[in-house]
Amino acid sequence: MAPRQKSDRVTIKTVAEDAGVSVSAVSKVLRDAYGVSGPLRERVRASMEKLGYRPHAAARGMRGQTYTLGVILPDIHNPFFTDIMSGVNAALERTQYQTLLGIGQSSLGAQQEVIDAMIDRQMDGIIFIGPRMPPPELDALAAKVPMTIIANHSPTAQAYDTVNNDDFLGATLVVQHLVHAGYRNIAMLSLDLPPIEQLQVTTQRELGYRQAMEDAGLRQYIKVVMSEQTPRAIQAAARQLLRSRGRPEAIFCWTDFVALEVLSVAHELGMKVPGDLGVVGYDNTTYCDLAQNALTSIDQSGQVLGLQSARLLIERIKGRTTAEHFVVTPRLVARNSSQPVAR
Amino acid sequence: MAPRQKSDRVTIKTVAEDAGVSVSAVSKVLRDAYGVSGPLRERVRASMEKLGYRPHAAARGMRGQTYTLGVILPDIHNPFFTDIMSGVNAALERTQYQTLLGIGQSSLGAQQEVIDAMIDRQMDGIIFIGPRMPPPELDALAAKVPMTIIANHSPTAQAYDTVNNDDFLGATLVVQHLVHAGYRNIAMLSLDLPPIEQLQVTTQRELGYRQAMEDAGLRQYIKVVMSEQTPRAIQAAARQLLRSRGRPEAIFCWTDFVALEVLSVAHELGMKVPGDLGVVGYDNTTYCDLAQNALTSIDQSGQVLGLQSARLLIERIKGRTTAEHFVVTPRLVARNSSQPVAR
DNA sequence: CGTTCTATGTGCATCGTTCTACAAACCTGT
DNA sequence: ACAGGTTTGTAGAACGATGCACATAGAACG
Repeated sequence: MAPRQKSDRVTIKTVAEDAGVSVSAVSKVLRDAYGVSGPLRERVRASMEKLGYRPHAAARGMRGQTYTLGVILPDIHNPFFTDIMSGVNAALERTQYQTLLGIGQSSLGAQQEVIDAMIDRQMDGIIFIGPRMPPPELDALAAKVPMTIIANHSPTAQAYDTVNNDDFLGATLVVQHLVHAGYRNIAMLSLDLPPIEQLQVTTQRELGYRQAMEDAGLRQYIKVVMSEQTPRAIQAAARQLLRSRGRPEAIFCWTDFVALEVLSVAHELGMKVPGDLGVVGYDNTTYCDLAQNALTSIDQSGQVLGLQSARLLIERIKGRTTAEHFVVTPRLVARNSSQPVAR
Repeated sequence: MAPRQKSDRVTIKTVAEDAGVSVSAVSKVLRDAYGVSGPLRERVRASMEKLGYRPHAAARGMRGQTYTLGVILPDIHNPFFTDIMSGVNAALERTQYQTLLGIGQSSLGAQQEVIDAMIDRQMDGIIFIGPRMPPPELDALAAKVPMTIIANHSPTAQAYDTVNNDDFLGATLVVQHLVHAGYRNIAMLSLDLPPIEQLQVTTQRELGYRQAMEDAGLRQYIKVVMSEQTPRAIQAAARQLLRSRGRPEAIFCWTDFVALEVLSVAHELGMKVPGDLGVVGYDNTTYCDLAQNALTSIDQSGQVLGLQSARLLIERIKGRTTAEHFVVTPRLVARNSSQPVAR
């Protein structure tokens, strides 16, 4: 490697010499530790400012904290994660912490790699979004590093905190809204995954859907179609569903991304939305608002989820050992795609 | 912080003891350095495997490399970046390197923070996408850490490599395509930024647009409208443009994200696309393919851009000091939004 | 059988922090 | 004035790698 920045780096030692104090003293000031007088603190602060000192993260990682939080996303595709990130960053605004993202690329191997990479790099904590991992492994992971999980229901977990919206309720809202608008034959398009019962967000939404359908006396119309996450697979599933004999009047999609594909397929098949078909998504991402989509969706406030997860994580890093499980109440945002239809 | 992993960590020393060799020997094996015999290498490898050794990134950062590459994105919104990331990861597949993402959140302050954070964390190199930074600062940054830039034209820069598509050509293709389809009054919707002349991708696209319009004898129709990146601002600009007296027959948008908003506004105003208006985007993101958008766009192959940038960056880390500037030839993907219209 | 050379393996200083143990200085209250 | 306590500052040993400088053992040669 080309030689860079030899001895010109401003270290804690440089600052100490400049301020005329010991290295330990500077370290104390840096860490806001006990045992520094006001004047000394000021003198050190001034020197740091003057010299443009920046702490060396790797060196910190050797001993104490790195002040780095890892965020693991299942993929960057889903625009919902943008909201979460902005919440996380907002919570970290006036702290020393910085976030670094890792992308799980949906594949399980990549997910494990990202996790290992973050542990190797001594992240102080991890915010894990939509983990695809059985609870024992999550516990094992939480034993190694403080962790908060978003979008995974495990209300009894003690080793880590969780932040969720009430997916069961959200799905209920969708069904009630559609029923109220006059739809009866309502199908659900969900995610095809090796199911880790009850924990997955999609499972909760499915349960909510089923329950609400039953409560509305629509048991005979219950239909859940599973599909992989790829556009091609989603389109195929939607096409099959819309061409089938008992064609649904409305489709509830587990996430907006899927709903957009359904709109596309409906469009291709010459179906009007609404009119020939009602569509509802989940997450209320920015694309819902576009007039060509006008997609009714459930807002679970990614901002709040992100903010809370960062808050909980820092609490845990600071020493809390009991678990907290934060739940946001979702809310339906009605748009054109689920307008009432005369039948 | 709660006490975790005390002495149970497997370090290079543990491996050395297990294999019955010196610490230095293990280090040599790790680094593939000169001066290790085959048998010793095997013995050490076996021990590492057996003990599940993982190198401590922070410790490495103190002396040598961290094997971590930073990728800086201007925002996560733009789905185009997904493609870039998958290219980057593909290039790093069988190497020791890992990527970590930082998000610039569009704001300049955040951008600087992310850069600092990455330097503090001793990233071996940085892939900087769409930097908002004048050349002298880029040079200064490149002096501190090996760097490759995507989406910023500075073909004479020596301190860093660049990877781009030919934005000038791409814009030309758009205009030629629209002209061929019968459009004459073609406006461009571009990004409002403190311009760093010529370097910005948008500037290049503007220049290409202007040149192509002139070449087509449409000088009198040249019109570039600038707007900020927020949905609200884009919508306002589009609305104003579409309501103006010399209303354009077609709009060329500097990126798909903007084009989707334009489609939305046209939709709201009751205009048909195509028919009343032609729209073309840039980047050929997944959303273009949805039937409700059917957006004609320029494909600049984010995959290739990502792959090349990772390749170049590693070359630079390994010692190359001359600059390379890689340019991809863009290609137009025609969809419904720019269909010929009888006039 | 020395001498020189090469290949292989080791010892240890080093990187920039943190933090424990300790020294020094300063208060108190008798 | 002195024991005891508190506050403020310092010395120096870690942390887990890297990589230079060196030791040692054979090999090759005259």
